[in-house]
Amino acid sequence: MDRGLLPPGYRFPSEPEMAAKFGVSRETFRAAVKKLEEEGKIRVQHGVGTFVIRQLDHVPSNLNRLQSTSEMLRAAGLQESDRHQTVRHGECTEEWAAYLNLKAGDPVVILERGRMADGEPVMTSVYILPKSIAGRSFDSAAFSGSLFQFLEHELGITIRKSHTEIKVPPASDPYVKSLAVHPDTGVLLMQQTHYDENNFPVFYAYDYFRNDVFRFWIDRMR
Amino acid sequence: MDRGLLPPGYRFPSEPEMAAKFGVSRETFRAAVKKLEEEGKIRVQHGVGTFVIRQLDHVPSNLNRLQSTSEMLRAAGLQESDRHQTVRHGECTEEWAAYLNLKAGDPVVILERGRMADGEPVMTSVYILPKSIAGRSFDSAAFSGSLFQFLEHELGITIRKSHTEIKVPPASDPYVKSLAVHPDTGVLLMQQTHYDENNFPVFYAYDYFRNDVFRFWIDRMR
DNA sequence: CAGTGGTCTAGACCACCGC
DNA sequence: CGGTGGTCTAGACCACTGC
Repeated sequence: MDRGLLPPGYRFPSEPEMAAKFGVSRETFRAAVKKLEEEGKIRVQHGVGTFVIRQLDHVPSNLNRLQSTSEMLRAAGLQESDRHQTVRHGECTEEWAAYLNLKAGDPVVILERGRMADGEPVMTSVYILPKSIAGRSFDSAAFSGSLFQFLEHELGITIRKSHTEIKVPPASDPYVKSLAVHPDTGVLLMQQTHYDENNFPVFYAYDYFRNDVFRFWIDRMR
Repeated sequence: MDRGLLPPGYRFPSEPEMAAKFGVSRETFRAAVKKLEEEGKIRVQHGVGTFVIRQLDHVPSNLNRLQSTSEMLRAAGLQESDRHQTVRHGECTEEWAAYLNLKAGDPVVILERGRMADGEPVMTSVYILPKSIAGRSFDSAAFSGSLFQFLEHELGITIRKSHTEIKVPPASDPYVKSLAVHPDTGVLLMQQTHYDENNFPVFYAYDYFRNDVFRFWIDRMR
């Protein structure tokens, strides 16, 4: 289908027929059919048949899959380079408490990172981690690269999911000001709660992206 | 699990055992397990077991599923009311041509709609439809309500998918100006190509949302 | 009514994990 | 090595569609 050998509109032989042709059981063949249907390559109609539909271009760097910001930078073709990085300790606000399953006032570690490309700032992240998770891991400044990878290798925590709110931050936001280096540079804000494999919140993040450098896509279905 | 009767960390009996308990075959039981796993309610570990994980709040109005703007308005608790609506005919631009599988200069129908709530504008949409699809359906001004429903009932076209780019539009954009009624109102732009069940592009849309009225969420997994 | 996909079964064997 | 989930099978019957 990708090579155009099976044109859009092509109708497959029936499932028992195809299963026999491949020498597998019908259930096994149907598992493959289901995958292709989920990928949006074929359309299956009960009582009618299975058809090839128009193949859409694949957009690899979209929002449907969770990526670390390091991975997003790489996908955008940018060299990863920190502009600055600060670590400080603070108290959990009401807002963070709601997302991180904490109480207001609980100790948190606040990590701030700016990234550059071609001598210009392109994004800024502020990470909020419960002190109970972060411990003293960030006290020695040996940390660099992906936070996802750091959590996985140093603390054995795997990030599996995120819940992301997409916003236009107010122009008065200082992070916006530091990124809006050109007059018409839009800045997009993602406020994200990140969860491990048990759905426990691990950290909350404010990610500011220059929209002239990063483009964001979603594929949506009804 | 939703009622908390099975707490996070609870381990299910083995699959053959559970299948027997429900009086179904193991494959059938596994189909149910797979659904719960996709919903993010349980975690299945090969060779280990199946466990209840922490239940997340369900956010009904998110970007993971495709909705018509009418549905989004309803989800935001707003009464649907058009501010204005105009239909005009035009020629396809290079940009639209790429998304709509047309050639530049092909005839298109351009539909513009503004929506109000509590006496204020809250969103604006500009829809681009190929004349070959729209025909003369929009000439008589009898059209109101959801464009999705209109296409389905009048033309027999079902919108199944969309490919959405999320942007911060420049402040100079006239649609932004008309929506930015308060000093710190952010405006989010979604540029969307909508496809039918055969993946054929049906229309292209510019949807401008006031971000103080609409909030946008995505759940993402690795 | 014939032909298609949708579902379910009982059983077998494999792959992985922890002890 | 024992117990878990992952995969596959051959066959049966049901549900939907179009003629």
